[in-house]
Amino acid sequence: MKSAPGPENKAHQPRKASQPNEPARPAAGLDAMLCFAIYGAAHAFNRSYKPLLDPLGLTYPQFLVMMALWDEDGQPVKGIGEKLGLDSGTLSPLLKRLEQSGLVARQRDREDERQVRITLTDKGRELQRDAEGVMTAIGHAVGCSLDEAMSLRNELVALKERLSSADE
Amino acid sequence: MKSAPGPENKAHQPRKASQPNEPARPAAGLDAMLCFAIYGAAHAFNRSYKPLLDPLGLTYPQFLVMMALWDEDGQPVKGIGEKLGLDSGTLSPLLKRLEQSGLVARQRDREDERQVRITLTDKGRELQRDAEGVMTAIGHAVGCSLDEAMSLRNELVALKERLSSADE
DNA sequence: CGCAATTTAATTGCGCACAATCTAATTACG
DNA sequence: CGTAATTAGATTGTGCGCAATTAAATTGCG
Repeated sequence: MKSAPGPENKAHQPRKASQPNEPARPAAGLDAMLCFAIYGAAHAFNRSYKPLLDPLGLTYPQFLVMMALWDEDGQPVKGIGEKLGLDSGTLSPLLKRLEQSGLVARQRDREDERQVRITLTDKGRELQRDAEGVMTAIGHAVGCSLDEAMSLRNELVALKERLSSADE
Repeated sequence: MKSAPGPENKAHQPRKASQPNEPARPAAGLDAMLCFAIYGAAHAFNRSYKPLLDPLGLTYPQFLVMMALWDEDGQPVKGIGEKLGLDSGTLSPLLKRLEQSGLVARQRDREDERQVRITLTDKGRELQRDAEGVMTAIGHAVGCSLDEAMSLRNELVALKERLSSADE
């Protein structure tokens, strides 16, 4: 996808057109570009991760879940959901598949039976070692310095926060 | 989602741990953070767009397709796909639904019957007016200046390009 | 204590994204 | 010209993400 996408072209054109509320339009058009840039970058990351995660038998969202569990084993579905911004509609089947792959186990919490705790199996823990190569390769594919990546990351996190609070 | 997600915590921990290949690990860890920040921001945009697009009867991907068509009406499926980075597996059913909504028409190209050209209906063209309010509202929700949004957009487009070329 | 309200995870339904495959049309080449 | 190779879009299959709903468990309140 080397050509500028439609939304971006659209954003530049309002500047040339004579519009009644011109101050509002350029800002809105630019925002369309930003959201589309994020859309495109997110898909690009998915495509970059796929060949690396295929040998591990993981999809990218499953990889994120595994990372959350490597960080904190045994947390309930709700905890994983809060960390990843996903609800149980997404997580339930995803976790089921991870269980079927033998990477995690799902157990009802004894003290609160509404909760289902997700624990890593031995196989699931050992997979963390293979995952290191994945992140190294992605690090190279990103193609910028650590500081630049960090700066961009911080801006995106701030943007996400602003979008989320604007919903309220 | 106010707490730091697992991948981000994971990224900070390798710095404290004594690892044999420490120069590679922080970069890879940080990249995990960056990809997750994009994942989160993309979802946040989806959530921000939904209440605005629901009254128009559009989903966010459909909205992007409409924007591409408002910019250039009558292009073939392949052209839309190139602009949005989507293949016919995604676009075919999506365009069918837009056709069923009466917003577009799909016609076989007379000169090359493999191609299907997508044209806006009157209803589809008029919808552009309603879409202006959507982009204004999103512009406010983004919550930063035009220059900042432009700068962030440029970095993301560059990142996407680098990721895409690393695949080759 | 009893019951309404809330919480948690699972399920249903729908649209999206992509790999693989298929069908028909077009192009390229001997 | 005939045929292999390629192209374009549709289809099949799978996993993801979310709204709405459901069932069971827990909490809150009178």
